Amino acid sequence: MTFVMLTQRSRYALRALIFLARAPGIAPVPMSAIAGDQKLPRKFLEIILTDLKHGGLVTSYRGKLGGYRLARSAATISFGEVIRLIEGPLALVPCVSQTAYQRCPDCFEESVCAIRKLMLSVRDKTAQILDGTSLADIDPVRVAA
Amino acid sequence: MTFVMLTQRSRYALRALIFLARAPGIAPVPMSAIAGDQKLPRKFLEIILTDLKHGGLVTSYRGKLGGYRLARSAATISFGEVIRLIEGPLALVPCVSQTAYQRCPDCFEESVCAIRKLMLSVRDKTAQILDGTSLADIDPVRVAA
DNA sequence: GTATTGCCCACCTGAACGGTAGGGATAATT
DNA sequence: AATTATCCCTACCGTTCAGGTGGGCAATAC
Repeated sequence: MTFVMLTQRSRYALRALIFLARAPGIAPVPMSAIAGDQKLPRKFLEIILTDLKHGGLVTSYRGKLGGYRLARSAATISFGEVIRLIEGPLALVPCVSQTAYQRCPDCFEESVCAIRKLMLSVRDKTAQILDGTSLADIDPVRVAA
Repeated sequence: MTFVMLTQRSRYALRALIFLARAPGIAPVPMSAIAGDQKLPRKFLEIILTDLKHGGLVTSYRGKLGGYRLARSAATISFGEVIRLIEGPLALVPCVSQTAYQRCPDCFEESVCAIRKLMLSVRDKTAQILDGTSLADIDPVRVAA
């Protein structure tokens, strides 16, 4: 009985990003500060932040006084973008993914596939919600995951 | 880069069930017929059908002329029920699952968690679509996955 | 030069997914 | 009673991935 769920990675990524979005001032926030406040495993967070950096969501600064900052304004970073970056496509089946379309290997005729039709509507609704909400849209209260 | 996607199990399960829903007459359909028509690996399908049986979606008949039939009318079997049975909860985070709620271990205060709020709306939309569509609701054409 | 930071590479454990193999129990047919 | 076609049960297996951990090198501020 597996769960169709977000990985810890994604949750940690979101929490880290939300924390960065809330950070006052312009100084980079050291990784250890993020890990400490959000109670994330430091070394694991390191991997995640690297992904976020490669994905263009955060910028890093090395050396003393180094750390991480959002690469763009919080309003331009949607939950959808984060999840897609860490997790992969939002689609439940490859044939309805916008970003990573792939035909099902044993599909007879995609245009009439009932499963596809349904999953397409699920994907659309999901994307609508996740892409329509940014890091700036959330309430200014303590956040967890 | 993993995909947030349905497993083959679920897709096979849906295809098998749709096939059973379309089967004419009342005679049980042998597993080999399902596997043959839908091109599913027979032994793997066996496992899946067992799950569906334990979940009360199909009934099995042993011996010669044995096979499988839907346990209830197609209209009462929703996609949501099938996916939940095979895959697990529809929720993207455990704390928004209706059927398998679980508090996030490191959550500060669930009621104000921004991630939770968002995932809750995703879950609701998804459930609305998947629970609102039954095996009887699909078009009478050749189906794949 | 020293302290603090990020960066990179290697490794580990447990669990899953997607199967496969082989035999035993049941029931209809002859 | 034998045959045949079906489901049922247990075991196994290879690959991948999630979720980490550990150690050391590189850069920067002071």
